[in-house]
Amino acid sequence: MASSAFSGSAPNPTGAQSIDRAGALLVSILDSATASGRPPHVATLARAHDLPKSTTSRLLSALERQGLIQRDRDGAFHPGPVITRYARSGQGESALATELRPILQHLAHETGETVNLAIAGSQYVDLIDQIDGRYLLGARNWVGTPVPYHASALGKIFMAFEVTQIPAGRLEKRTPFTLTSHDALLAELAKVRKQGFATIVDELEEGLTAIALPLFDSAHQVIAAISVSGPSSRLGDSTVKEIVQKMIKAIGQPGKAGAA
Amino acid sequence: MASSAFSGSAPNPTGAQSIDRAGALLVSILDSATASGRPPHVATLARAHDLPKSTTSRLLSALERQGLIQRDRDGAFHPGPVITRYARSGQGESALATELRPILQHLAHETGETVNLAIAGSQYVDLIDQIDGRYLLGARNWVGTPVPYHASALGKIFMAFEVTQIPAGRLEKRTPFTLTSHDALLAELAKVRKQGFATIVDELEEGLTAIALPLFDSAHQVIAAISVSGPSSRLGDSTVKEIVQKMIKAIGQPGKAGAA
DNA sequence: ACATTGGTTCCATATGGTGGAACTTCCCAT
DNA sequence: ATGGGAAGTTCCACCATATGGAACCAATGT
Repeated sequence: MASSAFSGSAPNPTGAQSIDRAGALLVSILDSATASGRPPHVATLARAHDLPKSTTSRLLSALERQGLIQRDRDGAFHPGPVITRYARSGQGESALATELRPILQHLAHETGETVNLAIAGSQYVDLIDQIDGRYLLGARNWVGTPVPYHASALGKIFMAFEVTQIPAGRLEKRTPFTLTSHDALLAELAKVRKQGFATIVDELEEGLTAIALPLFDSAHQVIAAISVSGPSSRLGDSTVKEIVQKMIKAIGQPGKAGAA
Repeated sequence: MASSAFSGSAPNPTGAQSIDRAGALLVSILDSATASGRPPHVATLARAHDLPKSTTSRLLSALERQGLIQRDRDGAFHPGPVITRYARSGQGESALATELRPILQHLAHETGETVNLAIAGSQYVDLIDQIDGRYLLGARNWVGTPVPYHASALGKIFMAFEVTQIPAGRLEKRTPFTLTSHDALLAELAKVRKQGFATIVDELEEGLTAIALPLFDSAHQVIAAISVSGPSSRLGDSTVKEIVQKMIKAIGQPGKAGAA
Protein backbone atom coordinates (compact mmCIF):
# COMPACT_ATOMS: atom_id res chain seq x y z
CA MET A 1 0.00 0.00 0.00
CA ALA A 2 0.95 3.67 -0.02
CA SER A 3 3.00 3.00 -3.06
CA SER A 4 5.72 5.52 -2.57
CA ALA A 5 4.12 8.48 -4.31
CA PHE A 6 6.25 8.07 -7.33
CA SER A 7 4.06 7.11 -10.20
CA GLY A 8 2.18 10.28 -9.31
CA SER A 9 1.61 11.14 -12.94
CA ALA A 10 1.03 8.27 -15.32
CA PRO A 11 0.66 10.19 -18.53
CA ASN A 12 2.44 7.84 -20.89
CA PRO A 13 1.45 4.26 -20.30
CA THR A 14 2.37 3.48 -23.86
CA GLY A 15 3.06 -0.12 -24.75
CA ALA A 16 4.00 -1.36 -21.33
CA GLN A 17 1.02 -2.35 -19.28
CA SER A 18 2.34 -5.75 -18.28
CA ILE A 19 5.48 -4.18 -16.94
CA ASP A 20 3.60 -1.43 -15.22
CA ARG A 21 1.56 -4.08 -13.51
CA ALA A 22 4.48 -6.28 -12.59
CA GLY A 23 6.42 -3.24 -11.45
CA ALA A 24 3.56 -2.13 -9.25
CA LEU A 25 3.44 -5.57 -7.68
CA LEU A 26 7.15 -5.47 -6.98
CA VAL A 27 6.84 -2.03 -5.45
CA SER A 28 4.07 -3.28 -3.18
CA ILE A 29 6.22 -6.11 -1.98
CA LEU A 30 9.19 -3.85 -1.32
CA ASP A 31 7.11 -1.23 0.43
CA SER A 32 5.56 -3.86 2.59
CA ALA A 33 8.96 -5.23 3.52
CA THR A 34 10.37 -1.75 4.13
CA ALA A 35 7.54 -0.99 6.52
CA SER A 36 7.80 -4.42 8.16
CA GLY A 37 4.24 -5.16 7.13
CA ARG A 38 2.84 -8.61 6.66
CA PRO A 39 4.33 -10.09 3.52
CA PRO A 40 1.61 -10.28 0.87
CA HIS A 41 0.27 -13.38 -0.86
CA VAL A 42 -0.90 -13.80 -4.40
CA ALA A 43 -4.53 -13.28 -3.49
CA THR A 44 -3.78 -10.18 -1.41
CA LEU A 45 -1.88 -8.60 -4.25
CA ALA A 46 -4.49 -9.55 -6.82
CA ARG A 47 -7.17 -7.85 -4.74
CA ALA A 48 -5.09 -4.78 -3.95
CA HIS A 49 -4.22 -4.19 -7.57
CA ASP A 50 -7.55 -5.30 -8.95
CA LEU A 51 -6.09 -7.96 -11.21
CA PRO A 52 -7.33 -11.45 -12.03
CA LYS A 53 -5.49 -14.07 -10.04
CA SER A 54 -4.27 -15.87 -13.09
CA THR A 55 -2.52 -12.75 -14.30
CA THR A 56 -1.16 -11.95 -10.88
CA SER A 57 0.22 -15.42 -10.47
CA ARG A 58 1.90 -15.27 -13.85
CA LEU A 59 3.47 -11.89 -13.22
CA LEU A 60 4.77 -12.88 -9.83
CA SER A 61 6.25 -16.07 -11.17
CA ALA A 62 8.16 -14.06 -13.72
CA LEU A 63 9.55 -11.76 -11.05
CA GLU A 64 10.47 -14.72 -8.94
CA ARG A 65 12.27 -16.33 -11.86
CA GLN A 66 14.54 -13.30 -12.03
CA GLY A 67 15.33 -13.43 -8.32
CA LEU A 68 13.63 -10.11 -7.72
CA ILE A 69 11.21 -11.63 -5.26
CA GLN A 70 11.07 -14.91 -3.41
CA ARG A 71 8.40 -16.65 -1.44
CA ASP A 72 8.64 -18.20 1.96
CA ARG A 73 7.19 -21.58 2.75
CA ASP A 74 3.82 -19.95 3.35
CA GLY A 75 3.76 -18.54 -0.14
CA ALA A 76 4.15 -14.97 1.07
CA PHE A 77 6.39 -12.73 -1.01
CA HIS A 78 9.60 -11.11 0.10
CA PRO A 79 12.30 -9.17 -1.72
CA GLY A 80 14.47 -11.61 -3.62
CA PRO A 81 18.16 -12.34 -3.40
CA VAL A 82 19.11 -9.80 -6.03
CA ILE A 83 17.56 -7.04 -4.00
CA THR A 84 18.68 -8.14 -0.55
CA ARG A 85 22.19 -8.50 -1.86
CA TYR A 86 22.08 -4.92 -3.06
CA ALA A 87 20.61 -3.84 0.26
CA ARG A 88 23.40 -5.52 2.17
CA SER A 89 26.11 -4.08 -0.02
CA GLY A 90 25.67 -0.75 1.69
CA GLN A 91 25.29 0.96 -1.65
CA GLY A 92 21.91 2.28 -0.59
CA GLU A 93 23.61 4.64 1.78
CA SER A 94 26.23 5.72 -0.64
CA ALA A 95 23.44 6.32 -3.14
CA LEU A 96 21.93 8.67 -0.62
CA ALA A 97 25.26 10.36 -0.08
CA THR A 98 25.78 10.81 -3.81
CA GLU A 99 22.34 12.23 -4.21
CA LEU A 100 22.77 14.76 -1.44
CA ARG A 101 26.40 15.68 -1.95
CA PRO A 102 25.55 18.84 -3.93
CA ILE A 103 23.48 20.08 -1.02
CA LEU A 104 26.26 19.44 1.46
CA GLN A 105 28.76 21.17 -0.78
CA HIS A 106 26.50 24.15 -1.17
CA LEU A 107 26.08 24.40 2.58
CA ALA A 108 29.79 24.03 3.27
CA HIS A 109 30.42 26.81 0.82
CA GLU A 110 27.72 29.06 2.26
CA THR A 111 28.66 28.65 5.89
CA GLY A 112 32.34 27.82 5.68
CA GLU A 113 31.82 25.14 8.33
CA THR A 114 31.98 21.35 8.26
CA VAL A 115 28.82 19.68 6.99
CA ASN A 116 27.83 16.10 7.75
CA LEU A 117 25.21 13.66 6.54
CA ALA A 118 24.05 10.93 8.90
CA ILE A 119 21.59 8.12 9.20
CA ALA A 120 20.33 6.35 12.28
CA GLY A 121 22.51 3.39 13.18
CA SER A 122 21.55 0.72 15.66
CA GLN A 123 23.63 1.99 18.57
CA TYR A 124 25.17 5.16 17.35
CA VAL A 125 24.55 7.80 14.76
CA ASP A 126 26.19 6.72 11.51
CA LEU A 127 28.01 9.50 9.69
CA ILE A 128 27.97 8.66 6.02
CA ASP A 129 29.34 11.77 4.36
CA GLN A 130 31.21 14.91 5.21
CA ILE A 131 32.26 18.05 3.37
CA ASP A 132 34.83 20.21 5.06
CA GLY A 133 34.47 23.95 5.35
CA ARG A 134 37.11 26.54 4.61
CA TYR A 135 38.34 26.98 8.19
CA LEU A 136 41.20 24.94 9.47
CA LEU A 137 39.69 24.54 12.89
CA GLY A 138 37.04 21.88 12.74
CA ALA A 139 38.23 19.98 9.73
CA ARG A 140 38.49 16.40 10.93
CA ASN A 141 36.89 13.45 9.30
CA TRP A 142 34.05 12.05 11.34
CA VAL A 143 32.82 9.51 8.82
CA GLY A 144 32.75 6.16 10.55
CA THR A 145 33.20 7.49 14.07
CA PRO A 146 30.46 6.30 16.40
CA VAL A 147 28.59 9.31 17.73
CA PRO A 148 26.20 8.88 20.67
CA TYR A 149 22.56 9.82 20.17
CA HIS A 150 22.03 11.91 23.27
CA ALA A 151 25.09 14.05 22.86
CA SER A 152 24.82 15.03 19.21
CA ALA A 153 22.58 17.35 17.24
CA LEU A 154 22.09 14.66 14.62
CA GLY A 155 21.12 12.15 17.27
CA LYS A 156 18.60 14.52 18.78
CA ILE A 157 16.93 14.81 15.39
CA PHE A 158 16.57 11.05 15.06
CA MET A 159 15.18 10.70 18.55
CA ALA A 160 12.87 13.70 18.27
CA PHE A 161 11.38 12.39 15.05
CA GLU A 162 11.14 8.89 16.43
CA VAL A 163 13.48 7.26 13.99
CA THR A 164 15.24 5.81 17.02
CA GLN A 165 14.17 5.06 20.56
CA ILE A 166 15.67 7.02 23.37
CA PRO A 167 18.55 4.96 24.76
CA ALA A 168 17.54 2.97 27.80
CA GLY A 169 20.61 2.87 30.00
CA ARG A 170 22.86 5.51 31.46
CA LEU A 171 23.61 8.53 29.30
CA GLU A 172 27.34 8.94 29.03
CA LYS A 173 28.60 12.28 30.32
CA ARG A 174 30.94 13.41 27.57
CA THR A 175 31.37 16.93 28.99
CA PRO A 176 29.97 18.88 31.93
CA PHE A 177 27.25 20.11 29.55
CA THR A 178 26.06 16.74 28.23
CA LEU A 179 22.41 16.03 28.98
CA THR A 180 22.53 13.00 31.22
CA SER A 181 19.04 12.87 32.70
CA HIS A 182 16.19 11.34 30.76
CA ASP A 183 13.86 14.15 31.79
CA ALA A 184 16.18 16.82 30.48
CA LEU A 185 16.58 14.87 27.26
CA LEU A 186 12.83 14.49 26.82
CA ALA A 187 12.32 18.20 27.28
CA GLU A 188 15.08 18.92 24.79
CA LEU A 189 13.50 16.63 22.21
CA ALA A 190 10.14 18.37 22.58
CA LYS A 191 11.92 21.62 21.84
CA VAL A 192 13.62 20.08 18.81
CA ARG A 193 10.29 18.88 17.40
CA LYS A 194 8.80 22.31 17.94
CA GLN A 195 11.52 24.36 16.32
CA GLY A 196 12.39 21.80 13.66
CA PHE A 197 16.12 21.74 14.26
CA ALA A 198 18.51 20.57 16.97
CA THR A 199 21.69 22.00 18.40
CA ILE A 200 24.44 20.99 20.77
CA VAL A 201 26.72 23.46 22.45
CA ASP A 202 29.71 21.91 24.19
CA GLU A 203 27.71 18.78 24.91
CA LEU A 204 29.74 16.32 22.85
CA GLU A 205 33.11 18.01 23.16
CA GLU A 206 33.90 21.27 24.81
CA GLY A 207 34.07 24.06 22.30
CA LEU A 208 32.08 22.21 19.65
CA THR A 209 28.73 23.53 18.47
CA ALA A 210 26.54 21.75 15.95
CA ILE A 211 23.20 22.35 14.28
CA ALA A 212 21.16 19.58 12.67
CA LEU A 213 18.03 19.37 10.53
CA PRO A 214 16.02 16.38 9.43
CA LEU A 215 15.70 15.23 5.84
CA PHE A 216 12.40 13.79 4.68
CA ASP A 217 11.76 11.43 1.82
CA SER A 218 8.80 11.57 -0.52
CA ALA A 219 6.70 9.66 2.01
CA HIS A 220 7.46 12.28 4.66
CA GLN A 221 9.65 9.95 6.63
CA VAL A 222 12.86 11.19 8.19
CA ILE A 223 15.57 9.23 6.44
CA ALA A 224 18.66 11.16 7.33
CA ALA A 225 19.91 14.32 9.01
CA ILE A 226 22.33 17.02 8.02
CA SER A 227 24.52 18.92 10.42
CA VAL A 228 26.73 21.98 10.32
CA SER A 229 29.35 22.11 13.03
CA GLY A 230 32.25 24.25 14.12
CA PRO A 231 33.88 25.86 17.12
CA SER A 232 31.48 27.39 19.62
CA SER A 233 33.53 30.54 19.49
CA ARG A 234 32.48 31.08 15.88
CA LEU A 235 28.91 29.85 16.22
CA GLY A 236 27.18 32.23 18.57
CA ASP A 237 23.41 32.61 18.88
CA SER A 238 22.96 34.91 15.95
CA THR A 239 25.26 32.89 13.67
CA VAL A 240 23.34 29.75 14.56
CA LYS A 241 20.11 31.45 13.49
CA GLU A 242 21.64 32.44 10.17
CA ILE A 243 22.94 28.96 9.58
CA VAL A 244 19.57 27.41 10.31
CA GLN A 245 18.06 29.68 7.67
CA LYS A 246 20.73 28.70 5.18
CA MET A 247 20.16 25.05 5.92
CA ILE A 248 16.41 25.30 5.43
CA LYS A 249 17.00 27.00 2.13
CA ALA A 250 19.63 24.51 0.98
CA ILE A 251 17.58 21.49 1.83
CA GLY A 252 14.85 23.20 -0.10
CA GLN A 253 11.28 22.31 -0.63
CA PRO A 254 10.40 18.65 -0.14
CA GLY A 255 9.59 16.60 -3.19
CA LYS A 256 11.98 17.07 -6.07
CA ALA A 257 14.39 14.59 -4.55
CA GLY A 258 15.28 13.76 -8.16
CA ALA A 259 18.34 11.95 -9.35
CA ALA A 260 21.28 14.12 -10.49
CA MET B 1 27.03 -8.67 -15.88
CA ALA B 2 27.40 -12.06 -14.20
CA SER B 3 23.73 -11.86 -13.51
CA SER B 4 23.53 -13.48 -10.14
CA ALA B 5 23.32 -17.11 -11.18
CA PHE B 6 19.63 -17.23 -10.54
CA SER B 7 17.82 -17.56 -13.79
CA GLY B 8 19.96 -20.60 -14.30
CA SER B 9 17.18 -22.68 -15.74
CA ALA B 10 14.54 -20.94 -17.81
CA PRO B 11 12.27 -23.88 -18.53
CA ASN B 12 8.91 -22.17 -18.28
CA PRO B 13 8.90 -18.84 -20.00
CA THR B 14 5.20 -19.03 -20.46
CA GLY B 15 3.41 -15.85 -21.27
CA ALA B 16 5.86 -13.44 -19.72
CA GLN B 17 8.66 -12.53 -22.05
CA SER B 18 8.33 -8.79 -21.60
CA ILE B 19 8.60 -9.15 -17.87
CA ASP B 20 11.47 -11.54 -18.15
CA ARG B 21 13.23 -9.00 -20.25
CA ALA B 22 12.45 -6.06 -18.03
CA GLY B 23 13.37 -8.10 -14.98
CA ALA B 24 16.69 -9.05 -16.49
CA LEU B 25 17.40 -5.40 -17.17
CA LEU B 26 16.58 -4.50 -13.61
CA VAL B 27 18.82 -7.26 -12.32
CA SER B 28 21.66 -5.99 -14.48
CA ILE B 29 21.29 -2.53 -13.04
CA LEU B 30 21.20 -3.78 -9.47
CA ASP B 31 24.15 -6.10 -9.97
CA SER B 32 26.12 -3.33 -11.48
CA ALA B 33 25.33 -1.06 -8.56
CA THR B 34 26.08 -3.79 -6.03
CA ALA B 35 29.48 -4.32 -7.56
CA SER B 36 30.11 -0.59 -7.88
CA GLY B 37 30.44 -1.00 -11.62
CA ARG B 38 29.83 1.75 -14.11
CA PRO B 39 26.12 2.47 -14.21
CA PRO B 40 24.78 1.22 -17.55
CA HIS B 41 23.11 3.28 -20.28
CA VAL B 42 20.31 2.33 -22.60
CA ALA B 43 22.67 1.34 -25.38
CA THR B 44 24.87 -0.71 -23.07
CA LEU B 45 21.92 -2.67 -21.79
CA ALA B 46 20.46 -3.15 -25.24
CA ARG B 47 23.72 -4.63 -26.43
CA ALA B 48 24.25 -6.79 -23.38
CA HIS B 49 20.78 -8.28 -23.58
CA ASP B 50 20.63 -8.38 -27.33
CA LEU B 51 17.47 -6.31 -27.58
CA PRO B 52 16.50 -3.59 -30.03
CA LYS B 53 17.03 -0.19 -28.55
CA SER B 54 13.46 0.82 -28.99
CA THR B 55 12.31 -2.07 -26.86
CA THR B 56 15.01 -1.47 -24.30
CA SER B 57 14.11 2.16 -24.02
CA ARG B 58 10.45 1.36 -23.55
CA LEU B 59 11.09 -1.25 -20.89
CA LEU B 60 13.42 0.98 -18.96
CA SER B 61 10.96 3.84 -19.05
CA ALA B 62 8.34 1.59 -17.53
CA LEU B 63 10.67 0.57 -14.72
CA GLU B 64 11.57 4.17 -14.16
CA ARG B 65 7.92 5.12 -13.96
CA GLN B 66 7.52 2.75 -11.03
CA GLY B 67 10.49 4.19 -9.19
CA LEU B 68 12.40 0.95 -9.49
CA ILE B 69 15.23 2.61 -11.35
CA GLN B 70 16.27 6.19 -11.92
CA ARG B 71 18.69 7.85 -14.22
CA ASP B 72 21.34 10.36 -13.40
CA ARG B 73 21.94 13.46 -15.46
CA ASP B 74 24.08 11.43 -17.82
CA GLY B 75 21.29 9.02 -18.54
CA ALA B 76 22.96 6.16 -16.69
CA PHE B 77 20.69 3.93 -14.65
CA HIS B 78 20.76 3.45 -10.90
CA PRO B 79 18.48 1.65 -8.49
CA GLY B 80 15.41 3.78 -7.91
CA PRO B 81 13.99 5.33 -4.76
CA VAL B 82 11.81 2.34 -3.96
CA ILE B 83 14.83 0.10 -3.83
CA THR B 84 17.24 2.44 -2.10
CA ARG B 85 14.61 3.11 0.53
CA TYR B 86 14.35 -0.60 1.17
CA ALA B 87 18.13 -0.86 1.24
CA ARG B 88 18.37 1.88 3.81
CA SER B 89 15.66 0.46 6.01
CA GLY B 90 18.08 -2.19 7.22
CA GLN B 91 15.59 -4.92 6.35
CA GLY B 92 18.17 -6.47 4.09
CA GLU B 93 20.15 -7.48 7.11
CA SER B 94 17.21 -8.74 9.01
CA ALA B 95 16.28 -10.73 5.92
CA LEU B 96 19.69 -12.32 6.15
CA ALA B 97 19.20 -12.98 9.83
CA THR B 98 15.82 -14.57 9.22
CA GLU B 99 17.22 -16.72 6.49
CA LEU B 100 20.08 -17.99 8.58
CA ARG B 101 18.35 -18.28 11.94
CA PRO B 102 17.71 -22.02 11.53
CA ILE B 103 21.42 -22.60 11.05
CA LEU B 104 22.29 -20.60 14.15
CA GLN B 105 19.71 -22.44 16.17
CA HIS B 106 20.99 -25.75 15.02
CA LEU B 107 24.52 -24.79 15.96
CA ALA B 108 23.52 -23.47 19.35
CA HIS B 109 21.75 -26.72 19.99
CA GLU B 110 24.65 -28.84 18.80
CA THR B 111 27.36 -27.03 20.70
CA GLY B 112 25.45 -25.59 23.62
CA GLU B 113 27.36 -22.36 23.17
CA THR B 114 26.36 -18.88 22.08
CA VAL B 115 26.15 -18.40 18.32
CA ASN B 116 26.38 -15.05 16.54
CA LEU B 117 25.84 -13.77 13.04
CA ALA B 118 27.75 -10.70 11.92
CA ILE B 119 28.38 -8.53 8.92
CA ALA B 120 31.21 -6.13 8.26
CA GLY B 121 30.44 -2.66 9.55
CA SER B 122 32.40 0.44 8.64
CA GLN B 123 34.39 0.69 11.87
CA TYR B 124 33.41 -2.34 13.85
CA VAL B 125 31.99 -5.76 13.28
CA ASP B 126 28.18 -5.52 13.32
CA LEU B 127 26.50 -8.32 15.22
CA ILE B 128 23.07 -8.79 13.70
CA ASP B 129 21.78 -11.93 15.37
CA GLN B 130 22.48 -14.15 18.31
CA ILE B 131 21.17 -17.43 19.65
CA ASP B 132 22.08 -18.32 23.19
CA GLY B 133 23.36 -21.73 24.15
CA ARG B 134 22.26 -23.79 27.09
CA TYR B 135 24.99 -22.74 29.49
CA LEU B 136 24.43 -19.85 31.83
CA LEU B 137 27.96 -18.63 31.51
CA GLY B 138 28.33 -16.80 28.25
CA ALA B 139 24.75 -15.79 27.66
CA ARG B 140 24.88 -12.10 27.15
CA ASN B 141 23.38 -10.23 24.24
CA TRP B 142 26.03 -8.82 21.95
CA VAL B 143 23.75 -7.60 19.20
CA GLY B 144 24.49 -3.95 18.63
CA THR B 145 27.71 -3.88 20.64
CA PRO B 146 30.63 -2.57 18.60
CA VAL B 147 33.28 -5.29 18.36
CA PRO B 148 36.76 -4.39 17.09
CA TYR B 149 38.05 -6.15 14.01
CA HIS B 150 41.48 -7.12 15.23
CA ALA B 151 40.33 -8.62 18.51
CA SER B 152 37.47 -10.81 17.37
CA ALA B 153 37.22 -14.07 15.47
CA LEU B 154 34.48 -12.59 13.29
CA GLY B 155 36.64 -9.59 12.52
CA LYS B 156 39.57 -11.76 11.54
CA ILE B 157 37.35 -13.51 9.03
CA PHE B 158 36.33 -10.26 7.40
CA MET B 159 39.90 -9.03 7.23
CA ALA B 160 41.30 -12.35 6.04
CA PHE B 161 38.79 -12.56 3.21
CA GLU B 162 39.29 -8.93 2.33
CA VAL B 163 35.80 -7.78 3.07
CA THR B 164 37.40 -5.06 5.17
CA GLN B 165 40.77 -3.38 5.15
CA ILE B 166 43.07 -3.92 8.06
CA PRO B 167 42.64 -0.96 10.41
CA ALA B 168 45.27 1.68 9.88
CA GLY B 169 45.85 3.17 13.32
CA ARG B 170 46.84 1.71 16.64
CA LEU B 171 45.32 -1.64 17.54
CA GLU B 172 43.62 -1.35 20.90
CA LYS B 173 45.03 -3.73 23.53
CA ARG B 174 41.91 -5.23 25.06
CA THR B 175 43.78 -7.87 27.05
CA PRO B 176 47.41 -8.95 27.41
CA PHE B 177 46.75 -11.43 24.61
CA THR B 178 45.31 -9.05 22.04
CA LEU B 179 47.30 -8.89 18.81
CA THR B 180 48.52 -5.33 18.69
CA SER B 181 51.22 -5.41 16.07
CA HIS B 182 50.36 -5.24 12.39
CA ASP B 183 52.88 -7.94 11.60
CA ALA B 184 51.39 -10.37 14.07
CA LEU B 185 47.93 -9.61 12.70
CA LEU B 186 49.02 -10.17 9.11
CA ALA B 187 50.52 -13.52 10.01
CA GLU B 188 47.35 -14.46 11.84
CA LEU B 189 45.21 -13.57 8.84
CA ALA B 190 47.32 -15.72 6.55
CA LYS B 191 46.70 -18.61 8.93
CA VAL B 192 42.97 -17.88 8.92
CA ARG B 193 42.86 -17.92 5.14
CA LYS B 194 44.75 -21.18 5.09
CA GLN B 195 42.67 -23.07 7.61
CA GLY B 196 39.35 -21.48 6.67
CA PHE B 197 38.31 -20.43 10.16
CA ALA B 198 39.42 -17.95 12.79
CA THR B 199 39.70 -18.12 16.55
CA ILE B 200 40.41 -15.84 19.45
CA VAL B 201 41.49 -17.06 22.84
CA ASP B 202 41.42 -14.43 25.58
CA GLU B 203 42.16 -11.72 23.04
CA LEU B 204 38.94 -9.75 23.37
CA GLU B 205 38.20 -10.50 26.97
CA GLU B 206 40.11 -12.78 29.29
CA GLY B 207 38.48 -16.17 29.50
CA LEU B 208 36.54 -15.77 26.25
CA THR B 209 37.20 -18.06 23.31
CA ALA B 210 35.48 -17.74 19.96
CA ILE B 211 35.52 -19.54 16.62
CA ALA B 212 34.29 -17.96 13.40
CA LEU B 213 33.67 -19.14 9.85
CA PRO B 214 32.84 -17.17 6.72
CA LEU B 215 29.53 -17.41 4.88
CA PHE B 216 29.54 -17.16 1.10
CA ASP B 217 26.73 -16.09 -1.17
CA SER B 218 25.95 -17.62 -4.53
CA ALA B 219 28.60 -15.45 -6.15
CA HIS B 220 31.23 -16.80 -3.73
CA GLN B 221 31.52 -13.53 -1.91
CA VAL B 222 31.84 -13.48 1.85
CA ILE B 223 28.71 -11.72 3.03
CA ALA B 224 28.65 -12.57 6.71
CA ALA B 225 30.36 -14.62 9.36
CA ILE B 226 29.13 -16.96 12.07
CA SER B 227 30.79 -17.43 15.42
CA VAL B 228 30.48 -19.82 18.33
CA SER B 229 31.81 -18.47 21.61
CA GLY B 230 32.08 -19.47 25.22
CA PRO B 231 34.42 -19.60 28.19
CA SER B 232 37.98 -20.65 27.39
CA SER B 233 37.71 -23.19 30.18
CA ARG B 234 35.11 -25.11 28.19
CA LEU B 235 36.62 -24.57 24.76
CA GLY B 236 39.97 -26.35 24.79
CA ASP B 237 41.89 -27.33 21.67
CA SER B 238 40.03 -30.55 21.01
CA THR B 239 36.61 -29.00 21.64
CA VAL B 240 37.46 -26.21 19.24
CA LYS B 241 38.25 -28.78 16.57
CA GLU B 242 34.92 -30.50 17.12
CA ILE B 243 33.05 -27.25 16.97
CA VAL B 244 34.74 -26.28 13.73
CA GLN B 245 33.56 -29.56 12.22
CA LYS B 246 30.04 -28.97 13.46
CA MET B 247 30.07 -25.47 12.01
CA ILE B 248 31.26 -26.64 8.63
CA LYS B 249 28.50 -29.20 8.60
CA ALA B 250 25.82 -26.77 9.74
CA ILE B 251 26.72 -24.14 7.21
CA GLY B 252 26.52 -26.92 4.69
CA GLN B 253 27.28 -26.99 1.06
CA PRO B 254 27.15 -23.67 -0.76
CA GLY B 255 24.30 -23.01 -3.13
CA LYS B 256 20.87 -23.94 -1.84
CA ALA B 257 20.58 -20.61 -0.10
CA GLY B 258 16.88 -20.83 -0.99
CA ALA B 259 14.09 -19.04 0.84
CA ALA B 260 12.81 -20.08 4.22
C1' DA C 1 29.28 22.04 -40.95
C1' DC C 2 29.00 16.99 -41.03
C1' DA C 3 29.30 12.44 -39.15
C1' DT C 4 28.53 9.54 -35.28
C1' DT C 5 26.54 7.72 -31.36
C1' DG C 6 22.71 7.60 -27.96
C1' DG C 7 17.80 7.96 -27.10
C1' DT C 8 12.71 8.42 -27.96
C1' DT C 9 8.51 8.19 -30.72
C1' DC C 10 5.64 6.25 -34.43
C1' DC C 11 3.06 2.71 -36.43
C1' DA C 12 1.54 -1.61 -38.85
C1' DT C 13 1.97 -6.31 -37.63
C1' DA C 14 1.40 -10.74 -35.30
C1' DT C 15 3.33 -12.17 -31.19
C1' DG C 16 2.59 -12.85 -26.80
C1' DG C 17 -0.20 -11.28 -22.72
C1' DT C 18 -4.84 -11.80 -21.00
C1' DG C 19 -8.51 -13.61 -18.02
C1' DG C 20 -12.35 -16.85 -17.51
C1' DA C 21 -12.78 -21.53 -16.41
C1' DA C 22 -11.14 -25.92 -15.20
C1' DC C 23 -8.13 -28.35 -12.07
C1' DT C 24 -5.42 -29.23 -7.78
C1' DT C 25 -4.15 -28.75 -3.08
C1' DC C 26 -4.69 -27.58 1.35
C1' DC C 27 -7.30 -26.29 5.46
C1' DC C 28 -11.10 -25.87 8.37
C1' DA C 29 -15.62 -27.07 10.02
C1' DT C 30 -19.22 -30.29 10.40
C1' DA D 1 -14.40 -39.21 7.10
C1' DT D 2 -16.89 -35.72 4.12
C1' DG D 3 -17.81 -31.59 2.17
C1' DG D 4 -17.28 -26.59 1.45
C1' DG D 5 -14.20 -22.93 0.60
C1' DA D 6 -10.17 -20.32 -0.26
C1' DA D 7 -5.56 -20.03 -2.50
C1' DG D 8 -2.78 -21.08 -6.37
C1' DT D 9 -1.48 -22.85 -11.01
C1' DT D 10 -2.34 -24.31 -15.75
C1' DC D 11 -4.99 -24.20 -20.10
C1' DC D 12 -6.43 -22.07 -24.15
C1' DA D 13 -8.94 -19.16 -27.63
C1' DC D 14 -9.08 -14.32 -28.51
C1' DC D 15 -7.52 -9.94 -29.55
C1' DA D 16 -5.25 -6.35 -27.03
C1' DT D 17 -0.72 -5.12 -26.57
C1' DA D 18 4.22 -5.58 -26.92
C1' DT D 19 7.36 -5.58 -30.68
C1' DG D 20 11.13 -3.68 -33.65
C1' DG D 21 12.40 -1.34 -37.91
C1' DA D 22 12.57 3.26 -39.41
C1' DA D 23 12.13 7.99 -38.83
C1' DC D 24 13.18 11.68 -35.84
C1' DC D 25 15.89 14.49 -32.18
C1' DA D 26 19.71 15.78 -29.58
C1' DA D 27 24.52 15.82 -28.18
C1' DT D 28 29.29 15.28 -29.04
C1' DG D 29 33.23 15.30 -31.47
C1' DT D 30 36.06 16.03 -35.79
